[in-house]
Amino acid sequence: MAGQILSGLNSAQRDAVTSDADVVQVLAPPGSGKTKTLTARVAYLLAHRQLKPWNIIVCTFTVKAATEMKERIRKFVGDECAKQLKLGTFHSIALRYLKQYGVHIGLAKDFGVADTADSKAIVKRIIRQNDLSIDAGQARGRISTQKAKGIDSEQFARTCKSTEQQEFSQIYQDYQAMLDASELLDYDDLLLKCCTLLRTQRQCVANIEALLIDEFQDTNNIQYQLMSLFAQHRNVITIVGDPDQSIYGFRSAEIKNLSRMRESWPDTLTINLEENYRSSGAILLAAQHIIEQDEARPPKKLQATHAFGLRPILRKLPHAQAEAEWLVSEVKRLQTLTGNLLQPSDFAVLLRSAALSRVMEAALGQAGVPYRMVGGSRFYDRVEIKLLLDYLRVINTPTNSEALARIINVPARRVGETTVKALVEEARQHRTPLWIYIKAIAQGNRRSSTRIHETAMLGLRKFVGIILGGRAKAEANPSQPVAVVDVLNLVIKKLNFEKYLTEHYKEDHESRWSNVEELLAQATEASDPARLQSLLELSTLPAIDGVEQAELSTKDDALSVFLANIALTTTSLEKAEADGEKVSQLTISTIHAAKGLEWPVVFIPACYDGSIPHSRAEDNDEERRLLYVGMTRAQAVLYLSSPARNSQREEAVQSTFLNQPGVISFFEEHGPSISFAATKGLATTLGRDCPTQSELETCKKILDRDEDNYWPLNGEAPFTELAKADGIGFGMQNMQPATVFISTNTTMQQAANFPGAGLASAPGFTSLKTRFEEAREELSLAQVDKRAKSAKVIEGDKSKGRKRQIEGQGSIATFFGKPTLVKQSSSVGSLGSMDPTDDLVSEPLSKRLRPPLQDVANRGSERIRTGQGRRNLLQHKVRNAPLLQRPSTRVEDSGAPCSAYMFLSSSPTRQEEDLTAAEPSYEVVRDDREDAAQVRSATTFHTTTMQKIAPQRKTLGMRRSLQGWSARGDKN
DNA sequence: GCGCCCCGCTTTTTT
DNA sequence: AGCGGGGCGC
Repeated sequence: MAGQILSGLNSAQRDAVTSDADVVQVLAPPGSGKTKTLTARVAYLLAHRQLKPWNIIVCTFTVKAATEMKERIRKFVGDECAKQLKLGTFHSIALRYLKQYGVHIGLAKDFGVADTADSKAIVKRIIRQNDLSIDAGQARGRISTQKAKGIDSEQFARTCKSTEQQEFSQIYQDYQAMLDASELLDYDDLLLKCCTLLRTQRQCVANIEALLIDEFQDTNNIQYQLMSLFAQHRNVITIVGDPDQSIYGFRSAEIKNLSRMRESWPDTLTINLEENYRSSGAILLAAQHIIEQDEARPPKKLQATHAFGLRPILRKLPHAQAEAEWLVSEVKRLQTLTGNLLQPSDFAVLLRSAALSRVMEAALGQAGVPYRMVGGSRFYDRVEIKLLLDYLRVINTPTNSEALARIINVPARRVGETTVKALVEEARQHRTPLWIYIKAIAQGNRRSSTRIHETAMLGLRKFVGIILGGRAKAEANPSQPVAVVDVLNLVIKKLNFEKYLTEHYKEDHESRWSNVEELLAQATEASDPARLQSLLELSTLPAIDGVEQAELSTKDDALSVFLANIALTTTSLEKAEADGEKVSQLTISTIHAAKGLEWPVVFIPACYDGSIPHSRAEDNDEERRLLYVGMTRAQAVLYLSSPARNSQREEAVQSTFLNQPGVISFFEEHGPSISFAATKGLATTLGRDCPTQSELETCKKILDRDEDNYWPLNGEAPFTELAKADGIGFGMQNMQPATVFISTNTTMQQAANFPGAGLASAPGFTSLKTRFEEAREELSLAQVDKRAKSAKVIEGDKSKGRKRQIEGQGSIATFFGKPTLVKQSSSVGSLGSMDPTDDLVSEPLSKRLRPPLQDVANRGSERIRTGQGRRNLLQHKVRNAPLLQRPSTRVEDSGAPCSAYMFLSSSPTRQEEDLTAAEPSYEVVRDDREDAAQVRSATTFHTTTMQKIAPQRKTLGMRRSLQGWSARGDKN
């Protein structure tokens, strides 16, 4: 057994795992086998100290970490045993104790959990009511900070002096009063109340034999207290952590808890892990260099175990859009040139803030690279889901006035803002929960002091009826567990919810409805008694003499438990993968959410001042650590990049962390050349089989650019890009590139079936932006030629060489000479008419052309955050998309030489089967003169795309070669 | 007075 | 993608 547990551990890890010390600190830098050590320690404690799993608590910080930890422990000790451990986030473990024993400290039995939105709403209302000028978000943050320190509203009120503090104190007190009245605990309360519980009812944790904590550097004061309390009987504690990876200071994490712990338990054994098993030497060296800029930090050893490998890349790009395009091209280049040594799932894009993902998603969606977005908004935050959950919450706890106020007029019942406001205010004055008050009014037992319209009264009655109906359902059969689904179904029926969605969200009601279906599925699952049991793991919390457990049966608390857990659950990652498609997907994530994870190739875009370090960050050292955390996620290839202008077109300066003298020597200026040797190196670092040299040669032929040499290294725009900045003012800077298909009537060469074709977008697809750039280029050439001064002139110029060239290239010249982009009626985004020959300057294109970002971005991709209904959702979306409509405007034939017209449609084209294909959302319609403007069905189009496109690809190559770029298209 | 719709503005990180 | 404000219609 010991052999099994210890196999594959180095000596430091072994020491940590087998130590006889009761209190062990393992300081584990990135990639040093932190989780491995912790899981092995759990297994060791079980096997060698004969501890019982239900007497062990394992705490993590994020849901994801908990999931992963559980998975790894399961592999070690088996399913049965792993299940019995008390393993979860601090918050979820606290919730379990509170649900079980909370009544002993005066908590309501079915208290709810206030999520961020609830807290925010409460604070906002208090501020409005008291006519204060404090920012709601800030006030909420301050409340949270105080709570994290363990200071409650009364304590704070006693100590505060200045009027400003008193003002805040008032908000804090009102806020707390509001939570109490609504029987809600916010996130911080979960921890605070649990501390109170364990302090007053010590027996609750009398059984706890060992406590293990992951990512200890992220604990805040209250979590530290909680740790002490969990372990108060035996004081057996193992923690792992790394001060360099402390990135939750904003949540009041205190690095000094590490030293505090050594003071509290003087016998603490500290073990340093120093070998990194994750990253190549070059990456590690660069990361070390960055983190060492922090001079206050104690020097630390970190030994690479891998070869030096490829140096990381620090790339400059002209703007955010270009950065995204470049990133995508590098993904494709690496994937193709390494002969599929790398899958999309081997790539990660790590961002300082989730909002930065938009540009990335657009570019990836564009290129048909499947991706998933981790973090960002959660499934349960979607409006339609929140709405239903609010109904459930009110049915479960009608005193929850917050939720009540939100749903009272949704769907609209003619109970308007003014009426609601009045009711809320009156209820407040009467010191009555809103629910009691409106129920009395609706039932005619009370008169409102303000007049309520007849219609409003009707609506109110209807609403009260629904809630009462729901409650009746929930209590229908006292001997049976509440079927959460039944209640949910009732609400959906009473609200006529499907119809409501259809009417209210014309565009995407399908997807919203499928989210509802997803929620129903989850409710069904939660209604299963066995499942419910495991949700709380009731069986593992011991009945203890002297502490009477709350009569927590599965009977009447199913709903309450379901709701409380939802508040603590981000969308379940494991589930998404379990039911999942085996489509390999690139990961987009915030750096925070990426902690603890690793990928062969990591991109960290937007490395500019204001993003990282973030403009609103208070602690630059923490921002630096954040960059360090991001960098150390990479195993073999690491790209950092910064645009000269951010997505708002503001000037952006490369991050100070990267601007320091000396930093540059750790980086390359552009993506690596992928030689056979380089590929072999990657394969070794990743422990994978390397493709043969001849395979790689074949792959190389596929790309028309096998080096990262399109964008100039100095961060300026390439010639084609510069053209647009010369005063013509295309205004495309903000434009998301749209894929445009150019069809010609030439036949094709091979294209589609090279390895990796699935990932690489169909060759020849080029961005609309590029199209325009090339159009611009054409224009400037024409000007130099003195052949033409404007589009019109070119159009009229049918002379010789020029003409031939035009014919050879077909669409561009045609496009330019006789641009015929015709507006389609749109179901997704608005798409303005776009005719480059008419007034180019009058209105920025970004205004006129807005591609259906969402749709393009989602194609072939899923976002984890959309929950498990995604697949259906996509299918719905595509299947029910309106068919491409005929252009409302006929193409006018000016008589210019042309071989193709382009049509843009912002509607997703209908396609029945192939969801993964990167099919166009824009379509070109060929014009064979006889049959102009014939709209081809998308399905047909799709199958012919490849053939139609290939020659165009060659054309592109030629065009580029004009400027001296290598162009594979020319060589064949 | 009330409700609905459109537009423009802003967006750190997590439980 | 949400929120507040303004405009408009009932």
